[in-house]
Amino acid sequence: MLENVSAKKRVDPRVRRTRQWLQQALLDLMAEKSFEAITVQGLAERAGVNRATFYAHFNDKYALLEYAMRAQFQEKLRAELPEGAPFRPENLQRLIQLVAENMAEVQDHCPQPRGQMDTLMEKQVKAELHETLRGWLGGLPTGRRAGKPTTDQAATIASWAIYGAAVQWSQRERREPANEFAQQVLPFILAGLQPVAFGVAPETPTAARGRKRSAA
Amino acid sequence: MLENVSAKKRVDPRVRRTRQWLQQALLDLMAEKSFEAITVQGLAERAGVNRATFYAHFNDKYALLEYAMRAQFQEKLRAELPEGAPFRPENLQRLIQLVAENMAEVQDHCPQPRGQMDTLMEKQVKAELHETLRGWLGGLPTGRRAGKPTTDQAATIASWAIYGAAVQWSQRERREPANEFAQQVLPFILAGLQPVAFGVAPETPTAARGRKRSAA
DNA sequence: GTGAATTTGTCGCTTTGACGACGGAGGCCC
DNA sequence: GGGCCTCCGTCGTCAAAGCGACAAATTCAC
Repeated sequence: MLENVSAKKRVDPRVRRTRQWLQQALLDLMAEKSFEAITVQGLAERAGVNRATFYAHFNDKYALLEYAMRAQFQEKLRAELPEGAPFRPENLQRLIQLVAENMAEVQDHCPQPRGQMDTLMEKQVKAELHETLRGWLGGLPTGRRAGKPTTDQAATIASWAIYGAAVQWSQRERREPANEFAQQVLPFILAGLQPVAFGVAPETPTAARGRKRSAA
Repeated sequence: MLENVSAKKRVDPRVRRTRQWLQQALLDLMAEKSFEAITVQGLAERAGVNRATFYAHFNDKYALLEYAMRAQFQEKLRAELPEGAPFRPENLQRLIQLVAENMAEVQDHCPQPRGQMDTLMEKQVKAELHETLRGWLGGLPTGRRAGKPTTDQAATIASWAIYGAAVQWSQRERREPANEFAQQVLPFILAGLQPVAFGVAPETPTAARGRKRSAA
């Protein structure tokens, strides 16, 4: 039905609109009631779309939620890291901050008990994270770069690490600003990526303390 | 192609949307450039609609302008005089005020030289005015009411009178508020409608001064 | 002027959305 | 239990929108 949100090759304008409307309708309704209380025909009505049209795009409301979660994060991503932004520490930091902000936004937009939602969001955001990281790691300019399985592995690890940190941050009762959070987390992620990014094993913080900035 | 804006019997949602988008695109572009400088494909692009779709709805940009002008006025009308508002002096006054406000709004929304526009707007607003007045005059509750040709005539006369007054008002360098304007004009229009509304010839102001409130 | 570029209407053809209807699954009341 | 209601998922049909292409008309630049 829906292959991939990020596969954006010449989509029929009508399709874009319909999905946009359904997505917006979902977000609107989620601010009013819990996800369980939302019905497909409620969604269709709110979106101004025929109910049958809904089923032409999504299997059920869960599929729409998946789509919406990913699309929302993707949009923020494109806005902050336009197109082929290079792999730099500051960009990675922005990415981390984005994950945190997105999570916070979702959480206070949907005050109702979010049952399935968190799981679904996690899946989609991590998928998008993975894709971005894989793009960065796979396209490194240095000749000495790791093979595909390794970059996939590294991307997966980093995705989980980032997301996990964001979850922990978002659940703190007193959280610092998202940018500070990202700044704190960045070194850990960067260190974790060392092997694939530079072809060497990651150093322990203790060992690294001797030499400074050995690699740019 | 387009039968009537006010004939709103079960329109396909897609049609409503497409026309809405084209109308909005026209208004947007008119705030930026003169009507002559606007192209059909510019309209289609701005509306996010295929150019061929434009021609499925309107013969040319002039037809769209007609439609937009009437729809805009119609919308204000429905908002201010919902559905079957009865024929009362205060409602007629609101109608007059509406014509004036609409004219002012159009004039400062489109700063560019408006060539064809004014003529077109006049045609459409007068048509809508006529329809409203005809509805009022034709449905008068008194048994003693004039036949159809007379009510049409009266509606036409009143439409022109109201519109003319609004034009003159809108071209003043220092215009009073629209509600004051409407208040001033109301008596004239009301007097002009006397024959059809009450089945008697209109009185001269002098003759009327003797008796007060002869008819409710 | 000429020639390139743009806009205009108009065509078939394909894809998508609207609509109404259907049977079935679940909840609720009596 | 049986009725009533809402929502679900799916279907077939038809209308609307997208798209590419076309010749003709126009604007624009040189």
